[in-house]
Amino acid sequence: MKKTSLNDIAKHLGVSKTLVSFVLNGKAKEYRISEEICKKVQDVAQELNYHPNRIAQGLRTGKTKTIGLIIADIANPFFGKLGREIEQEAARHGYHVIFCSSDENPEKSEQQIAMLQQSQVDGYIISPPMNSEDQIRTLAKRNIPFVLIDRYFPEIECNYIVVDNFDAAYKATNHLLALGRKRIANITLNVDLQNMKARTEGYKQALRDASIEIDENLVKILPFSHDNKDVARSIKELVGKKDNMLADAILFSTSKIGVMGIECISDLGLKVPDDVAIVSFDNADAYTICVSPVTVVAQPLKEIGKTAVQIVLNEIKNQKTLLKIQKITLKTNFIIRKSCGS
Amino acid sequence: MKKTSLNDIAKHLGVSKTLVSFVLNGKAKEYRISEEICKKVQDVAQELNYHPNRIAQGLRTGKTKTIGLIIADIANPFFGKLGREIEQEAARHGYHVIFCSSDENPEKSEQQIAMLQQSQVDGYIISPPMNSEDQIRTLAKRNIPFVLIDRYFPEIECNYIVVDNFDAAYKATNHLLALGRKRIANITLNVDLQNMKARTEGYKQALRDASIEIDENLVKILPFSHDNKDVARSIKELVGKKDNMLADAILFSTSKIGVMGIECISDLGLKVPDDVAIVSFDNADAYTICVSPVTVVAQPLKEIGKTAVQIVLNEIKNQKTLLKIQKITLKTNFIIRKSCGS
DNA sequence: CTGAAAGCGCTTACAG
DNA sequence: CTGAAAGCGCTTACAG
Repeated sequence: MKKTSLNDIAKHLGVSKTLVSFVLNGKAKEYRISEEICKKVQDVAQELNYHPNRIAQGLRTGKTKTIGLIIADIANPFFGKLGREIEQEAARHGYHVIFCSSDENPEKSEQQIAMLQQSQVDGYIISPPMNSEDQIRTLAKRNIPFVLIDRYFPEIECNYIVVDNFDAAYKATNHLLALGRKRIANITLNVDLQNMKARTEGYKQALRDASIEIDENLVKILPFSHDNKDVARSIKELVGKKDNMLADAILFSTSKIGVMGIECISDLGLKVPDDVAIVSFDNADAYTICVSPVTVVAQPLKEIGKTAVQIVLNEIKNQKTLLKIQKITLKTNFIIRKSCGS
Repeated sequence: MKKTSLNDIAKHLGVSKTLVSFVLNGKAKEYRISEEICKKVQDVAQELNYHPNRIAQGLRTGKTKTIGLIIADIANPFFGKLGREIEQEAARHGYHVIFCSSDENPEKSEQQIAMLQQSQVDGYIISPPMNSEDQIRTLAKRNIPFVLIDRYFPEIECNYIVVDNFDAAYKATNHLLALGRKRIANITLNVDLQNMKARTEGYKQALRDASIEIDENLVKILPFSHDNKDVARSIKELVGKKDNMLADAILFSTSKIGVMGIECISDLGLKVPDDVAIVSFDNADAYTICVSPVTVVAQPLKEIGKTAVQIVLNEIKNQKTLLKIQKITLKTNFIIRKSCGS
């Protein structure tokens, strides 16, 4: 059962496919095509179960109505939720999205961008891994529609939509200070990514503003591809000695670290928040049901996803005109639960 | 900066694009093209930064090298992880995947299938919502390559790859029985989906085999789009009366219910496993860090994803020949943690 | 108001 | 061994 084409309809009616194309694309009025013939075309289209071939349209018009999404890992709930918002907003505009997980690996993301280009995607939404500056610069130089999410490169002039990580970490740390915590630790990742660095900077600034000396022993930097053992070691160093704990609070820079960290803390027989208070970035599901529900910095995922799509689509539709570069920084949402005591 | 086409290379060298196409597609040997000219073509391709236009290839060959994935919700970690495996295996074979979240809504999935068809995807991996039998039948009738995952329709002859839900629930319930639980409840969803029904059936069979009468008051069926309140009501009915609890154990049929359920149990001031033992389907992250880490039925996501891709790709490559229908049922992995006591 | 024609970038019989 | 040509299914100037 072959799919029906424009030509099939045209032949069926003895008219040209130009005509058929016009009416099916809603240009009947514009070309003042008689209502009668209009109706006929539509009826036959329905009867023959006609569906336009997007690939052919894509080849002809140069627009495939699909956007490429490159994130670290779709299995990570943070990106999963973000992906969902992006998919939804894209669908609202008739766009498809192709997902690619880069694992924060620049070689992978480079290859993925190349593949997506071959597939002629109209634009990109990218959460760029570290050391991918060149790839991003190339996109910008070629005037390809794209927007960065979650992180950006300050030195590259391009669209991005991120969150005020500095401010969020600053407030989170202050929250801990206000509740009387003195030795606040931060566990973060060894990645040269602006968002992670801003979190640690905000944390440090809050301490400085409270006239607390920064103790680098309290800042644990894990390798990017960390596992339970890495987290366990840091936790042990920070709160392992029951009678002489280095830290009385921990700010986790990601929920992946946080979830593992809480498991380790509980393995040590420690209580949250009594022994150690906790704040984490990202509102993971796990945080609502763990022993002591965790106070978190939640990101406005819906807004990030929706805005990201709108920015690329706008770029796509106005590719010839030079649009104003969009640099958007959203506020986070601080959700207080029980992990910091009161 | 326009992209370079086959024609550009051909002109550049004063040869035909047929030739260029042959060498770039590795058919040089087959057509005994001189090594010298071969080399030249490759050099120029590189120099001009040539990348084949997949859309054009797709139009010509009828194959787009992309597969459509329809699941309930990519933000749900279960599907996120599955999606990741699928993406990975597809990429290994040079295929892209377009994700669509159906929200278990058959109208949505129908529309998504239609959209994907317009985009000429080569095949589908689908986790079909209830009442989508007709859509699946239509695909089968049209001989379109696809495979069902997570659930299937027993009355439809087609490829699927699922898990032995009956067996898993049977064993989980037996585990609870062996630990001395007498009044085991099951909280599931009001969906006419084979996987959910099999879970409750396995649970009931285990009780029957232990000569325990089935008490329908212990089987709670939530509306599909359940929220915290629905779960809370069920939990309250089951274990709300401290001195006269209906249930002493709960089998959660999904981790989404389970995560909410554990939160409710803890809100009631109850202890797991002392007051109530718990087993849940799906190994959610949250389950490792909650008060009492949860014993779960884990699904072999890697194998499901990988096999699903292999089945569709095989169908795609042999679309004219009638392949044997693949009906695959995988075993689950029972992970014992602390939520059932010992 | 309507149609013939070109062309998007490729692949692939066909001919020599 | 190599090239001219057709055609995948569409859109869109152009002509009348």
